[in-house]
Amino acid sequence: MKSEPEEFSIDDLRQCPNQTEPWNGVRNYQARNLIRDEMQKGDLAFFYHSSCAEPGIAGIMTITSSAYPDPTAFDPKGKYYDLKSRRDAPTWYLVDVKFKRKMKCIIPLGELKDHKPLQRMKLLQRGSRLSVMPVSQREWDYILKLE
DNA sequence: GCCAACGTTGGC
DNA sequence: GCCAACGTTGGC
Repeated sequence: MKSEPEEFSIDDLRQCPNQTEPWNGVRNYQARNLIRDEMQKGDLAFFYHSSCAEPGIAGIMTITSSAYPDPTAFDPKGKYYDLKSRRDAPTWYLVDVKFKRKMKCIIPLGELKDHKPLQRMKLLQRGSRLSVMPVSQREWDYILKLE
């Protein structure tokens, strides 16, 4: 799951109450589908820092809820407002995430690209811009060994 | 700041 | 349903 650290970083998540935060603001249908249909309470996710000096995997978090409607879509004054999402027919969903740990060091995007077993990761596909992407068990385990 | 790639919008 | 125009993302 991607976030721009200047907006919201792994350290910001660690400092949240109960180290938990709703992962709101996802406004892409593919990402929405992954959140709504694929994520389960108890799953783990990498926290990826994007659009920054050192893009890469910064830490690990736990999904602590199943998907529920993103309330920020209902707030006309908020930057994530979307009038087509209605309370009786929500368009956008989110999950709650909880800080688990930081990586010992950020695992840079450039390093991930160097490893053949990772070359099929969604993150590394050309033009891939999704803010939420699947990671296979095999990729997950391999990345943990890069620390 | 540049630009490639992708998503969304809207006229037809 | 097509597709051009425009907006956004994100690495570099």
